[in-house]
Amino acid sequence: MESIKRLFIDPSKFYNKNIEVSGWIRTIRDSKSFGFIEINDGSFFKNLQIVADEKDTSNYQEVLKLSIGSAISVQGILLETPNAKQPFELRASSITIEGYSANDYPLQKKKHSFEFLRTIAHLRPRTNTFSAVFRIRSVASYAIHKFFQDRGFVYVQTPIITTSDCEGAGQMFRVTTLDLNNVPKNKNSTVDYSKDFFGKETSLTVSGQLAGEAYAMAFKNIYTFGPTFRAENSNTARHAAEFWMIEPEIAFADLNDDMALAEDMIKYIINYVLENCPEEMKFFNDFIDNSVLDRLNNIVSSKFGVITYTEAVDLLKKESATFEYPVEWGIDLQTEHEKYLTEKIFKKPLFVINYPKEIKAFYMRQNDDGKTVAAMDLLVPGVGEIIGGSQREERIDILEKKLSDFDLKKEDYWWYLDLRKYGGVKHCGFGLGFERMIMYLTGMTNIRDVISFPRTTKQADF
RNA sequence: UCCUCUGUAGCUCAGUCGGUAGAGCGGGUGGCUGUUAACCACUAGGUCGGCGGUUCGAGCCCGUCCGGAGGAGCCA
Repeated sequence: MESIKRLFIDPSKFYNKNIEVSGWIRTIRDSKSFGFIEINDGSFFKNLQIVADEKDTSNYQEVLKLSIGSAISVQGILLETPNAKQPFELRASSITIEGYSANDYPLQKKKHSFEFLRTIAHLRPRTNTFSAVFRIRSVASYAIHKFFQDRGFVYVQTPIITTSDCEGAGQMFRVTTLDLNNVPKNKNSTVDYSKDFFGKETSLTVSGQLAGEAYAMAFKNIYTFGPTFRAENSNTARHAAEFWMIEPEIAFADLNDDMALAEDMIKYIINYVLENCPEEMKFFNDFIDNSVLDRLNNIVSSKFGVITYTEAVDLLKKESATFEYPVEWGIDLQTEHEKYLTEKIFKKPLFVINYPKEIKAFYMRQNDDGKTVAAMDLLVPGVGEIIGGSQREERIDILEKKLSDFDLKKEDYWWYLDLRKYGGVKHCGFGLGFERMIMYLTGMTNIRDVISFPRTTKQADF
């Protein structure tokens, strides 16, 4: 049994030889005594064309009637076809029907809207686009592991179930085994979580960062790569309730080291995908976004921009007429501002650093000016914020003050404070939204189309 | 959550001024000796998102609910 990928990688090895392949029918055309069947076995982006002839194939009449989606195994001889669209084809000597597909198979030999394909998420991986998206998703995952492992980073699996609101990054999904129709109550009619599975309130993680910091204080350089959950009622093309995030954490390092790591990582992933998925990338460039290859090639060869929040505000103020929302120091940049910076002014990935402390998380390291924190957001054209990171506050007295400024209880963060107490060093990290990276790589514009079975507001089918 | 758009055959869509439902693709049947989203002929296929209202009459107008998309906020 050969994979179609091996045929395409080195066809001369197989020419004029008898081979067997299996796959699913993508398209089938027939005439009276011969027909063409294209199959795809999932190993490669391209299809293999089978030629079936009444003379050679005993079950020809039955094979002809197969509809798209049916599975077959084919034995035959691989022939070069220098004058045809495809480089070679398999002349069948025998065809075994492995699985019939009913004639109401919803995928046709034409373009379907992504909206429709989302309603058949169990079948859409059989289309060209999703075949390419999910192969790139797989290759990019491997590239990320390889990038960090080659640099000696330790891969840490942080918990998915977490206690209370200690992670401070948005609405959380509650985890409970309590009977929601009969919730145990305390005397003051609040929920009695001591009766719950863990004996306290628990949620799904919104970030592995705090746990990651603990491991960075032991292994120096670590990364996490796992699922993340946000219960925000977001309804956009770039938000999902369940998504994957990569969160490196590096010790003895400052914000410049953090940005250098982020830039190296992004470029490594892009290079790896360009090298290992050329067919898929050509497809995206031809059919999804015809600037994607230029954009990616441009990025790997250029230095990312860096601008402070204060500089960005000054720059945007000069262009204030073009914006719906006014720019003012102290308020967060709007999406239109971020887009303007990365798409119009810099035209490449751009780090915005040193934000006002009031609009960023409590754990971010306070700068000497007393007004800003060592935070960085990486903005990229077309997708927006792809990375958010910071240097972490390692000075225990300042961190304790920040907790009280943010109305957070010291007791809830006792172990986090311990990390500063026992050999705490300067350290930093960031979170890369994996799906946003895939969107950036492929030119796909909706996060629902880069997740196998997406979970978003009001949507958890399949 | 807010704003805008949208919902007609399995899919992609058209449907004029309010007058009783259309095309292409897909499916079925037949034809065709080199196709590439093959081609040709015939054919079946509809609770026009749901409910209510206006009207002699509603796919079309009004109200409301539901679904989908885009934008905003939040963020990765």
